[in-house]
Amino acid sequence: MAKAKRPERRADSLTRDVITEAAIALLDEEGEDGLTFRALAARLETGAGAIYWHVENKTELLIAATDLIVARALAEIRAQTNAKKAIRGIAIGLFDAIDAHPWVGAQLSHAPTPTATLQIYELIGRRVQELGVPASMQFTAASTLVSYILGVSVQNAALGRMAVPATSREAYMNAQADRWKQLDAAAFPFLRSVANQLRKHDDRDEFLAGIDVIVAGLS
Amino acid sequence: MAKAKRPERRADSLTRDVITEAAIALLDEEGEDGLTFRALAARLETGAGAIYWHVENKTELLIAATDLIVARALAEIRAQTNAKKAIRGIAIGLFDAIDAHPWVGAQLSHAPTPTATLQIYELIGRRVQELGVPASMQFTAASTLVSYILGVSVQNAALGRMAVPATSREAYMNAQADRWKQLDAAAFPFLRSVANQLRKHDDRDEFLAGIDVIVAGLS
DNA sequence: ACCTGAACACCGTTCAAGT
DNA sequence: ACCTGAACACCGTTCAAGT
Repeated sequence: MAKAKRPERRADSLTRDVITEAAIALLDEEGEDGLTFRALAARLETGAGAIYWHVENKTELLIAATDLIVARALAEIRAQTNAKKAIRGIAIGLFDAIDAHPWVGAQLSHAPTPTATLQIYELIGRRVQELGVPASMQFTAASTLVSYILGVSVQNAALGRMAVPATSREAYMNAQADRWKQLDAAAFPFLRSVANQLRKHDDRDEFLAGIDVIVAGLS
Repeated sequence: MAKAKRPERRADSLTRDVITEAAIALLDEEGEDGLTFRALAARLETGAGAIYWHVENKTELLIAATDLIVARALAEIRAQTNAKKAIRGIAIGLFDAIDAHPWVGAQLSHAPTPTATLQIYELIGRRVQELGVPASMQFTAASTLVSYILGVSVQNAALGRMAVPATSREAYMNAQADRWKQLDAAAFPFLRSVANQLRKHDDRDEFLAGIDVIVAGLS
C-alpha cells in the first residue's frame, strides 16, 4: 500500500477571520442570497459543519462582515481640518462603501450593530462639536446626521440592487422623468412639476446637498 | 351513506385582498419570520398552493402588504394649513406606522416600492413648495426630507425589533448611557461627553428635532 | 481541538389531480 | 376557474463519528 500522505494544510487555516473574508467575497460576488453555508464551505474547501466551530451562526457572521466593511470605510477617510468638509468626507466614505457592498446596507437596517454605529456616531459627533453646536444640542445634531447618512446610503443601495443592468444610469433617469410627467395631474402635481429635475439628477450630489442642508440647519 | 354536504363557503372567499390582509396579521403577530405560505394557508383554511393562484410569489405579497400599510398611514394624516406643521404630521404618521409594523421598515429598505415612495414624495413635495423653496431646489429639498423620514423610521423599527422586552424603555436608555460613560476616553471622547443626554432621550422627539433642523436648513 | 458529512426540520414553489 | 396536497430543491443547523 502507498503510504497515506498527510494532506497539505491549507496555507491559511480555517479561522474566524478567514471565514468572514470568504463570506464578504461571496456576498460581493453573488449577492445576499449567495451566502450559504454550503457555498461558503465549498469555497473554503471544507464541510458545512466545520464553519460552526468558529462562528456561532449566520446572523453573527453577517454582523462580523458588516462591521469589517464599515471599519475599513471609516479607516480610509482622509483627515480634514475643516469640520464641514470632514462631515462631508465621512458621509461620502460611508455612502460609497455601502454602494459598493449593497448587502451592508440591508444588514445595517435589518440589525444595526453597536460596533459600527458607535464608531460612526463618534466621528460625526467630534465634528459637530467643532461646528460650535451648543452642548445640549450636540447629541441631536449628531443623531440627525448619522440617521440621514445611513438612511440615504441604505436606500441608495437598495435601489442599486434592483436597477436594470442593461440601461445606463442616464437613460434610466430619463425614463423615470418621462414616467413622472405622465402621472395623473390631479393626484401628482408636485412630481410632474419637478420631473425634469430628475434628468440631471446625481444620487451622490443629491446626498451631499442634503448634508449641507442639515449642517446649515444646525447654525 | 350520509349525503356529502357541500362544505360551507368561507364568508370571505379567497381573494388577493383577503390574502394580503391575512399576511399583515401574521406579520404583525409573529414577525417577519412568521409569514410562511404554510402558516398563511393554515390561517386561511386552504392549501399552500391555493395562494399561488392569487399571488405571484412571496416578494409580491410583501410589497402589497407594505403598500397597504403606507397608504393607510398617509390617508390618516390630518390636513394642516401650516406647511411646517404638515411636514411634521406626515413625518410622525410614517414614523408611527413603521414603528407599529416593523416589518414595513425592513421591506421598505430592502426593496423600495414605487407606489409607496411616490405618494410620500408627492405629499412632502407640495409642502416644500409652500415653504417657498425655489423651484430648482424643490426636488433636492423633498428628497432630503423623504430620505431622512424613511431612514430614521426604518432604523427605529430595526432597533425596536431587537429591544430587550423585559427592561423598560427608560431603564434601557440609562443602561446605554452608563455603557457610553465607560467607553475608552481616548477613542470615544464625544460619546462620553454626551452620554447623559441619552437619559432623557426620546426617539420620537429626536426624530422631530431632526425634521426641524432640515426645514430650518431649507431657508 | 478541530473537521466531516449525513441527517433533520423547515422553507418557497410547482404541478398533477381533483371539483 | 379554482383548490388540494404531495413532491422537489434548497436552506440553516446539529451531531455522531472520525483524526
